[in-house]
Amino acid sequence: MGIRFQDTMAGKVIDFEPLEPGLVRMYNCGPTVYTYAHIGNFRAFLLADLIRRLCEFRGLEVRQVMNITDVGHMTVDTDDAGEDKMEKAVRQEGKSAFDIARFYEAAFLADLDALGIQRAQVYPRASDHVAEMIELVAALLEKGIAYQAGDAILFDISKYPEYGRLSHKRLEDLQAGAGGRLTGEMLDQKRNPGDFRLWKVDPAHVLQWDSPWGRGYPGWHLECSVMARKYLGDTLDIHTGGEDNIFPHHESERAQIEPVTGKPFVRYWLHTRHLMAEGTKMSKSLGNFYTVHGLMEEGFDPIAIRYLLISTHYRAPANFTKEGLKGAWESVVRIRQFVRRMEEAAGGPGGASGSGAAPTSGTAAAPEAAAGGAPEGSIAPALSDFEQTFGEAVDDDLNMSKAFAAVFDFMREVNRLEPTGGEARRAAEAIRRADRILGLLAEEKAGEEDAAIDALVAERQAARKGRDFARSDQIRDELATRGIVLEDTPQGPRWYRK
RNA sequence: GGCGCCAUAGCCAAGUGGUAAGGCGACGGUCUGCAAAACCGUUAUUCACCGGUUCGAAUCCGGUUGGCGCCUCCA
Repeated sequence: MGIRFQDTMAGKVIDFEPLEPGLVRMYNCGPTVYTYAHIGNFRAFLLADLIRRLCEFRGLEVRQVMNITDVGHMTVDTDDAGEDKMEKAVRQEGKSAFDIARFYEAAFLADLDALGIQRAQVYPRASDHVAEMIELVAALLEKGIAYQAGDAILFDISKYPEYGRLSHKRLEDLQAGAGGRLTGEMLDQKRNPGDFRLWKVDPAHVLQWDSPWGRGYPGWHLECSVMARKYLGDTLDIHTGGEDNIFPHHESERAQIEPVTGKPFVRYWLHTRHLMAEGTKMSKSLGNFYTVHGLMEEGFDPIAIRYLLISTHYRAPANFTKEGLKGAWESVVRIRQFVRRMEEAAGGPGGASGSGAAPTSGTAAAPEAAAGGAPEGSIAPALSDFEQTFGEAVDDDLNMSKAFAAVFDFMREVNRLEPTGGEARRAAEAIRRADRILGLLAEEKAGEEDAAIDALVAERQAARKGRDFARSDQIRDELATRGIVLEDTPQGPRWYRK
């Protein structure tokens, strides 16, 4: 069948074919770096990651660009309406806009890594592309699509008949100012209520650049149009963002670039549904506003966040809870445990190529000759079932719930068969292949205290042999408090970090 | 005021006309010195509510309730 995505413009799931066979050009709306991104933001970035991983899983090369919005010009919602977010951050933190942007950009990249999100090739900063934005504005003015009004250059949406097609809005139906983000003066300047700013002359702004129209700052939508074109060309295959970006942001991106290139800007638009927390909208005042680093400080593993966020379909409203996060972690552990056990049963991780983590567990990997192994070929039916179901699920607009169900079904089947040797290796490799999309398995790093742990485990074995179970349980409990899980298997004790 | 989405077990969540996937949790069992892991079994006669269409509805239609998004610089 091949990959299918729900395209916002088409309003339905359609077959995905990149413009240039074998190469996917993808642009993702990235973070605004005036504060920490919250986990809802990362839902969108995880969608981008899943798309990237799926395309690569299917053998496509992906060129991926994600912007860093550091120009400001985002107003704060509700009470501070009208105040520029960067200005607010500057005022509150007493640092320069530049320092703040760089700080949160670094925090953002660290969060990406923590969540196992593969890095895009380029993270262009809006502030580095103001010259290109000015060029685009000049081109639009020249074509008569933009006009000057007071201290602003505005885009005239009446010159772009497609305006509204992406968001499926009829402009006549829109109520000017209903979003509460437009002031009366702004509306008065405009020929149409929907006209949006391309440049604002404001020499007092925290971030400002020279332009032919005066010192000021660029309109928000410009950066994506300009940077996408610069790094990926006139036509993108995929453009992603949160559902709130559909209108007006993405609608405007199309409007301002297509008349200049004369080509379709984006072939497939994908948007994530917003994430809720504890049953309602995330908000700082409700105390249900979560960040990756904040949850990590509470002791949660970021991969649990990844699991939780990707296991719900990206177009369905998802509800984040701490309880869900704990459950997500248990699921991750189950998958990791499976791979670890299979690789041990196989006599070590995937051969000389070293497909991944060497189990740190000390002691006795079972020799291949161990009794009770499933006969050669016995996992084959479960394996082909799994590859089939998993592949179909991810191809189908990233149906991750179904994909995970396939993973768990497969693991249960295989666990029942208790394979060893090559059979166990094939089972582990199947999950590792799936993990190229899931991104849940971790490289296990050998800890410095491994030798000490081995010594304690050996001491415990001795105690057990002498039927000193009090001492043996004491050692196990002690290890548990250090995050070490100890299991006694028929092949001897094994331990690992949880 | 306009446009749109969602509601499935204690929790998370698939399924969009053919008789309720999967995970977490809980309970019982096998295994174990005891555990852990793993496996087996139980945990929704029912899919927010009320009507309708149909041989058949969680799935389609109408209405109600609740939640969410956008309406022109919030993923």
